Amino acid sequence: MSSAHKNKLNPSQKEAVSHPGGPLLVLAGAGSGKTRIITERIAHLIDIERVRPFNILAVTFTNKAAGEMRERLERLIPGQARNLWIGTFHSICLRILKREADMLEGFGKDFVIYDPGDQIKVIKNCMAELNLSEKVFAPRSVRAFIDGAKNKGIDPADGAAGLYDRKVLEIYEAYEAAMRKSNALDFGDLLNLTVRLFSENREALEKYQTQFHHILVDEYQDTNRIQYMLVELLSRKHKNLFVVGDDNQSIYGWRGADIRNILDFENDFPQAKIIKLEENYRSTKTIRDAANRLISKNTRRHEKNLWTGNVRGERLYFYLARDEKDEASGIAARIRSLTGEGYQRNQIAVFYRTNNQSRVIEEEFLRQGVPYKVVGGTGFYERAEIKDILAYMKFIANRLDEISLRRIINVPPRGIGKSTIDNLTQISKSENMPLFDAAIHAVKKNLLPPGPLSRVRRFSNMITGLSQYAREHDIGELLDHMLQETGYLELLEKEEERRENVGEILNLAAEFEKTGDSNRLPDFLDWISLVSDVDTFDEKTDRVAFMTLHSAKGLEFPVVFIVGLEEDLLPHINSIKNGDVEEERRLFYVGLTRARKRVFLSSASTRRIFGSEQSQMPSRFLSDLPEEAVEYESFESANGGTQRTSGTHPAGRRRHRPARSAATVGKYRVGQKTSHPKFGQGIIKSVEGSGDDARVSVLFPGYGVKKIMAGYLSG
DNA sequence: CTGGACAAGCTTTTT
DNA sequence: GCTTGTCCAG
Repeated sequence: MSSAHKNKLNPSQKEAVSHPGGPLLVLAGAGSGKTRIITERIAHLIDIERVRPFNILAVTFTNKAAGEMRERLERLIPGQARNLWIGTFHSICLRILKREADMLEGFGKDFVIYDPGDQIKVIKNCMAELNLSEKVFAPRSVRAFIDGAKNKGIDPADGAAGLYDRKVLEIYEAYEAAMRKSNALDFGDLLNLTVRLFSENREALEKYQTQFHHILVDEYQDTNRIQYMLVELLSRKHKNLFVVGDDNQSIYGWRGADIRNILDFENDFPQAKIIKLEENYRSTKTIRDAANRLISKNTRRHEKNLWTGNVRGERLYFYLARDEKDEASGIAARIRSLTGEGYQRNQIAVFYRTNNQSRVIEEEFLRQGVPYKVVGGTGFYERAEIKDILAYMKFIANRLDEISLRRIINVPPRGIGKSTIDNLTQISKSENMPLFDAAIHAVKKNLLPPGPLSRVRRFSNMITGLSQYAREHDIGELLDHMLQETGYLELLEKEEERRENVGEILNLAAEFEKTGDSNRLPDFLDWISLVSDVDTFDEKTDRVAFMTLHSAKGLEFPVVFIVGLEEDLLPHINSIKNGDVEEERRLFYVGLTRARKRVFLSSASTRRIFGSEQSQMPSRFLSDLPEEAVEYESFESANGGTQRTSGTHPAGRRRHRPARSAATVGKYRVGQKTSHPKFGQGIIKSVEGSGDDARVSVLFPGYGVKKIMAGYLSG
């Protein structure tokens, strides 16, 4: 069985899959079958080496990848995949922490997980307490500081120097104390507390070291310091660490991903072996060439030479749009013609740098009636009603959760306003008890005016009742009951859209129950805190997928659109300022290499940013692509230099008149590529005059439009 | 205590 | 341009 499908592997892949043991780094180029290698490796370990599934730990980057891996394994080695430990670093740490909760100092086993929004609220509360202005210490940057420290696994006091730092440190300490009081962990805590547990508790470490005979890590290029520490600790005993990654696809530097993890693997793990996978099975030659050329402009990287036996395929297409609306309608029109050619919509994806770019494109798709689905972003889990409902559930599960309590205590409005809450906060402080206990205490001892008192009593009785109910019923029943009891359903009466979102959460509950592992509230909460939108993304429904370039990692599509190829957007202005342009280039590389057959690029000449129109320069990355691999067109050339009226787009119009016949003057054709000794390669936007006296307007990526005498141009 | 009106600040990227 | 937070009248 196993040997039968191993035949389909190439020699390097085979070597990796049947690696005898010890540390192994598989340097796998884009589309070289990375995830497949891990799956086959696990199947090999179980089937041939007779390793028990329970003794294997596999770490993936998303829960979706984990689920898919489990499914594939279920097919390769039926009945054995269940006991494998597969998941993201976060979900695996959570699982360990829940099991070992007794050993956790300062937290109870029913702890909840706070998302970044909750974190910000905690920080704001702490700062108010410390009398620190949000002007001087932006809560967002404080959060970034806290996260950064946790990702690096360092004591935040280590880096502190000036007064500012000392104040931020004070906030940090207050934050940590508040989190303990609320019995809540943030994402960083999941990793840090696990590592701390292992460093401080020999027995616990021993237990997991013994259990995990084999540890496999996917997307190793995006692991950070704390994740490295975890893997290093756990693999010390058996030393069977199998990691797969591609330094060219490292795009999470801002989250503490440390490229040294992959570059220094051989030093960190003695006797480590390295295997390179350089055959790309995914893309056409043209796409692979373009991606190779692009990434070769980066300096810090392992040398790899990605090749493919696939066909050459069509050229990449670049469209210079007038503005972001023109860009959006160009995409929609193009997709309509692609579906006309026989492509399914779910074979197509649109990638962008920042989430807000999706809005304009969505509007245009709605107008043109092209079905789409936005994956990730400020999506489902950010919506107020979803947060409200989750806050109810979290609070029912953990009555120390102050952030959730504050969120729900007056939603829907039940007459418990600011002054009552202030009163309760006061009592909680003076009596040194959690906020909810203070509420119960206040009711018992008549510490509030009669009106508020009876309203607080009703609220606390309701919560007590719901907690009781939660213990005796499953998630679906609890949700129904809760919506009824809290009056939330009534609140939604008039609002169609919000009701639909609430309906969605019922679906999620059903999906969770389908996993069959549990129907308990705490398990549901754990699950939902760690599933992201990408995880529930279903590629089978016939809709175009919209997502950020970051979310696109690990996916592939026959047709890929990458939009907003502009200076300050891709590369993003902040990265340019920080000198991180190479990571931005890798991001573009990740986008390109998702594509199997076709790539469509675009940028807008002007774009609305913060409400005002800004002139945009085409991205410098455009000139990193091989000239012959790209077909260029601009909104001007597409319309013969005349004013465009709505509805005339290169894509929509193409079948009547191909782009080749765009306005031509002498040897210079609008839309054609040319180059200049100082500005490099550019695209011709318009031409005046003819012969060597012609004055040509050329758009140079990174420089903008320049008027040049024809004699200075070449190509 | 509630809800509406207005101002301010905002956009990288995510487990 | 949009969303979030703040202020004030009812």
